[in-house]
Amino acid sequence: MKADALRGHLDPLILAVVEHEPLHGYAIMEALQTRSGGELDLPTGTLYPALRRLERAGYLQSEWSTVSGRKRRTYQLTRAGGQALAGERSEWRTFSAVIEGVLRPGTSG
Amino acid sequence: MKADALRGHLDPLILAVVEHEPLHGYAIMEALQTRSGGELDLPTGTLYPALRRLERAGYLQSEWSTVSGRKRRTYQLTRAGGQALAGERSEWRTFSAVIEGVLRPGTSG
DNA sequence: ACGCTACATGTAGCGTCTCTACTTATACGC
DNA sequence: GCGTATAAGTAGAGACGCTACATGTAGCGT
Repeated sequence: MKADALRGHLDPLILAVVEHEPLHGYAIMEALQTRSGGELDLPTGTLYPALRRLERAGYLQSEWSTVSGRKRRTYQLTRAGGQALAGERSEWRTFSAVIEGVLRPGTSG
Repeated sequence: MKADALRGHLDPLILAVVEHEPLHGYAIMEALQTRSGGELDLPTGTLYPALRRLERAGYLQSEWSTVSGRKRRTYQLTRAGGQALAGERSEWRTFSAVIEGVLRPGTSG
């Protein structure tokens, strides 16, 4: 999968994995990998800045903790983040319908 | 629909609309608008550079003509462009499956 | 003790691509 | 003449994912 394809679609993915339970960065990385069947392997230089961005936007809220000697920053979805996620899901449906409508062969249109 | 969402997905759309018949830039714009149900309204500053790029990549081939006093540059899909389109369609399926797999609610993964 | 892998977080700078805004030019109806 | 549709293009800005680099702990094998 091309790297650029993700552009503009990363945010909802991150919000979705922390929807049901707060997770720290590394765990988010693993969750995305698992849920995508191994397709998604985000470099740290992509994930961590994205998390900061989402927190600045008010969609995530973070808290430091130490687990077995390692520092973790755990991210939790805020109310605004939940609304954003809902909006993103809706936008995704529109977007994918548009792409599929155009990509589908057939001169009808 | 967010503007950035299109990033990295524009090429297959353009290739798809010229798949069955050569079209000039303006007609491609209209075709995309029609096929997307009005969702896609590409600014010329997006479309024309994209067409040049796709031609440089060898996926499109252009030819000038004059129709009722107006100059047109008509783009045609090349063999390489057809292969690229096939690849892009396949990548789209992968990509959309990934997004939907992650976006779909459910703590199972 | 030493090296390796997994865990864990982060920054700096690059490159690419879409967008906004602007430019040029013809045809046609009023 | 003026406005709108048709037709093609460039310049510059902004956003964001990527590569590469930097830092540090825990645990395992030898």
